[in-house]
Amino acid sequence: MQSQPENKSAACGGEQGILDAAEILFAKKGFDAVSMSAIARLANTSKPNIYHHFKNKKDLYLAVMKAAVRRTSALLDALEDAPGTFGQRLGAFSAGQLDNIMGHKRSTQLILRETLSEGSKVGREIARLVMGEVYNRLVAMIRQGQQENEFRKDINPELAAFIIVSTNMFFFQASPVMQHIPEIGFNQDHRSYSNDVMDLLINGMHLKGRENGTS
Amino acid sequence: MQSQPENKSAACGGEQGILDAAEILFAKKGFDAVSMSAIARLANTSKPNIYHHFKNKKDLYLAVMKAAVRRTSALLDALEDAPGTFGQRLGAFSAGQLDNIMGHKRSTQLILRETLSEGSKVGREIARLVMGEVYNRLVAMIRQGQQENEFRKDINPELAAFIIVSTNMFFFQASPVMQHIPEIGFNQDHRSYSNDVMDLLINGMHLKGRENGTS
DNA sequence: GTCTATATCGGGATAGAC
DNA sequence: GTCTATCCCGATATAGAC
Repeated sequence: MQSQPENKSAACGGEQGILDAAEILFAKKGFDAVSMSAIARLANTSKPNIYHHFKNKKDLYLAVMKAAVRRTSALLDALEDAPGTFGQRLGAFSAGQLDNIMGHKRSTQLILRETLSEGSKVGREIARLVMGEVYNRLVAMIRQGQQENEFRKDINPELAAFIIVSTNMFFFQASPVMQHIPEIGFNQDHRSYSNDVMDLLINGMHLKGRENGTS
Repeated sequence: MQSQPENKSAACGGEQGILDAAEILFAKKGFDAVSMSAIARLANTSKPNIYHHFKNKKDLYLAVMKAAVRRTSALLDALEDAPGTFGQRLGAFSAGQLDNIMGHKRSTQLILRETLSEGSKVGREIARLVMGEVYNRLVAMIRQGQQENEFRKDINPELAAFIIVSTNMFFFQASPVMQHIPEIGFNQDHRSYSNDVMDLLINGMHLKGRENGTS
């Protein structure tokens, strides 16, 4: 309840209230650091009642994860291909994804944590499906841009896609910290950030008309 | 011991053995998920002996953190400014930093986790000094490149620096996972990665001679 | 300095009343 | 379906012998 006011329904009874409370806590602290007692307290119910609805702690965690993946997948489906150049379409897709991320921080935190984690197996696999889908759509878009002679053919589409994912995900991870550092020097609004990043990736840092200096 | 064989000295007695064992476990699992018993077991000593050397668990964690920060700071100092264009110098610095990161995963994991964490205060502050130093050196280098007319003046140096940090840090976070996905489509060797990222950032994805498509 | 033994607390999970 | 009360275990931390 003392987190982001995304979803106030944690205090209502029933399975959904338990799921909401569990998502809040798991997202904030991770699996190990959350106790069933804490979940029960936040959900305004008792521990045995949680065990009535879910086999054990891991089962509850998995249910929370699956709901988060469902939500995130639905958001991805709604990201229609924009019109315009491939640079503009890429920018729109990346911005839309970052917008989804920043608007559903708890789901994102859960999925990102699980994707990067090495332990367990089942939660990890379903989490990586979502991340993989974002990645694959970016790769496909960049490949198309190369075939249509908009992008350089000597860049690796998968590398470029990975860079875009990196900038979005690291921005998400760092944003709670950066909020407390106002003198950060670039616009911390995620929509401006997305635009500025994509401009830099598309056009490069180099002044035009100069030669490649790294090769 | 079953982690990366960076440092085999965990099993020797004394304070250093305890610190080594603690670093291995804290880096892998985080503060909450590590028990003093586990540290004692890995360090081939007993729990009370750890409490003889360190006031409590948090004190031990802080000692481990400080050692990691010291090590990482020393590595940063050794990253002399390279010669060449600013693009080359930026690439060399970023590659050197990624090389440090990938060569000292445990320290990096600790510092990154603490930097991004919102809890506690003291460990967070000292961790952010290291991250801030990397960031500030990148910003300074990019500003210089702008003044010498090598880089575009309409890019934000702090944003560009943040992108470089993002790509390095997210590569580090994702690399354990990506190792198990050989079909990833770009060179997962971190030196190649660093080169390829910097080329893309400097020169952009766009074919030369075309106009800015995002503005 | 390093151990054995123990105190105390909070974790996950269950029995059984209602 | 939801509670009170409880079990068992492993956690941090300490006492006191050597």
